[in-house]
Amino acid sequence: MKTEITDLFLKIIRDKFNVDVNLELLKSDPKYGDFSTNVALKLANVLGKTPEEIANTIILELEKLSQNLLTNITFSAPGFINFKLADEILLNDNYLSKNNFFSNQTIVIETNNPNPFKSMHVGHALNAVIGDTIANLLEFGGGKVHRVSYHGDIGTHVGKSMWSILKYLDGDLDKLNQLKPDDRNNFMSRMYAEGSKAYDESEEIKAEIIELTKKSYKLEDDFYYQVYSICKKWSFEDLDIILEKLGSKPVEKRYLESEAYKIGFKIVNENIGRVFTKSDSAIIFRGEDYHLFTVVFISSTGNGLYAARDLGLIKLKENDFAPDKSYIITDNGQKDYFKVIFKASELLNITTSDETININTGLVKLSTGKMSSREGKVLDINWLVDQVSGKLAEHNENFDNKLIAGAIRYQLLKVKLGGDIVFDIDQSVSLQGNTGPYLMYAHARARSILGKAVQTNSVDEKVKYIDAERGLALKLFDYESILNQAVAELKPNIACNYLYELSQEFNQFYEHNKVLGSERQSIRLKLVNKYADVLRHGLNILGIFAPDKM
RNA sequence: GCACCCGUAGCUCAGUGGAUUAGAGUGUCUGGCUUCGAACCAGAAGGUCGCAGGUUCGAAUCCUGCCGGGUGUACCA
Repeated sequence: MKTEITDLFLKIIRDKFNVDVNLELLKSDPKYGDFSTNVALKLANVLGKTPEEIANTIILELEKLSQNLLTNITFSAPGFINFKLADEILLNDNYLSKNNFFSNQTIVIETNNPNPFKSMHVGHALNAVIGDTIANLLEFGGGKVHRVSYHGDIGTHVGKSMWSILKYLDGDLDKLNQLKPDDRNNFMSRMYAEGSKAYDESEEIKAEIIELTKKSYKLEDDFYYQVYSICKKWSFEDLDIILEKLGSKPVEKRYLESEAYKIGFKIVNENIGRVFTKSDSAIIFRGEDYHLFTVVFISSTGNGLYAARDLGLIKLKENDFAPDKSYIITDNGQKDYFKVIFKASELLNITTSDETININTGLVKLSTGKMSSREGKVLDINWLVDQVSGKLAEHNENFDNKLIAGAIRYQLLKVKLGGDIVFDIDQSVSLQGNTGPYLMYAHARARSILGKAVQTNSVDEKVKYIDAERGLALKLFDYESILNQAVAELKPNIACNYLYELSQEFNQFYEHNKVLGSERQSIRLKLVNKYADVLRHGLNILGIFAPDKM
């Protein structure tokens, strides 16, 4: 509906002044009206007229053409046009209409990428939650979305873990089978930390780990292979469990670094002298030619490095889905690196220049200091889940697991995409204020009212909102344009902020205005119903369940 | 060195060209449950929007310089 109003303004401006402008309707201070626009100020220079002159011309036309849907159309200095919306619009608008920023596009997006042989920490969860939510936004925008994941099943981290695990087993595979399923995650994370520490402290062990790392590429040793396979399987089983707990949708396809390695290695070797060059017996891509930097794809020892694998992965996704857009979510530190990879991919004609997109997240930091998985100083996601569970249990013994997901997801999504997240433990498990549970609670309250309401007659068309109702109705009216913005910019926090403000608006209304048994019951029920639907819709896009009770 | 990001209330953050008086949460202080669900609501206190210029009718927001912090920059992933 907001789009229609904007279009009306633009039509008038085109007819009267014969120009096109960017026009936005801004929420204005209630004393001026519901919305305002500064378009007269913008046009003043272009047209060589005073803002007031222009505004008055527009206002005259608006009064003629808006069919009483816009009311209280006024001018205010230095050049704003203010207006209110007729209550009919607020009563009857459909706030849930889809947008189509990505319609008819095939999209591949990596929605998680934790490595096996290491435990999943909050940083991985941030990546996964953002990936999953962006995928939801892309779907809402009409895209044909394929969720995939990518995991490092080869390399030094595997060598480190395998060193500790093999030492622990001491040749006895049964020791693995004796571990309880619940202890596996903890075990794996301990093994990694141990191997990592030993790697740094002893040259001798470092050499052993390098050997074990090489074995992860070949998997020729039978005992090694058995241990490796079991632990890798455990890692992915744990990953599936935790991702489900976080409310993320499953991936369609899981890519492994071992596959990407082969194809990437091949592509690089086939294009030496064209896209890649040899330098000091390494094979590199000269990014400097494109205002980037040089990245080594194959080391001087002939090993296909991370860059070659990323390239291989892009090729694999291309073969499988032939996407129009391909999204990769990484932390900010990899921003420039991926520009190089994408450039190489483009020069190889694997992808087009506007196809690959790297969305950057910030880092998750502990308020007590930087996280480091090498030092074992990480916030394990399972630990965080336990903490949140404990906090929820203080309120209610029978809480739903989806509440945990809602609390954690919202915490990770509410800040600006790309900013670092400082994790204060107390704050991160808080259930009050601007949190997931606040929104979920506000939904449950609304549904509770609706559940108790007896069937009512439809609302009289001529009925008008009173101020208290109108505030909530006006906030609901914003939903469509907020969602448009969140999808267009792929920024979940825009939706978070809005839903929080909306729920605040509802809670205020709820505290001060009786719904059931009120003489205004029918119009208020309609309003509460709209509110609950919008909130549920918005929460679902964030991957958060909207409970009817909690 | 070069490139990119950041600096807003004690703390964690929204706001990135529009409204006399810059907003939330949290923390501190105060009030509200025999009343649709108090994981809530109402109120108080708390800010030279890092600093200095500039552009503009209008700047936390854009430009320039400076200060402070972070990240990246050839064989780790």
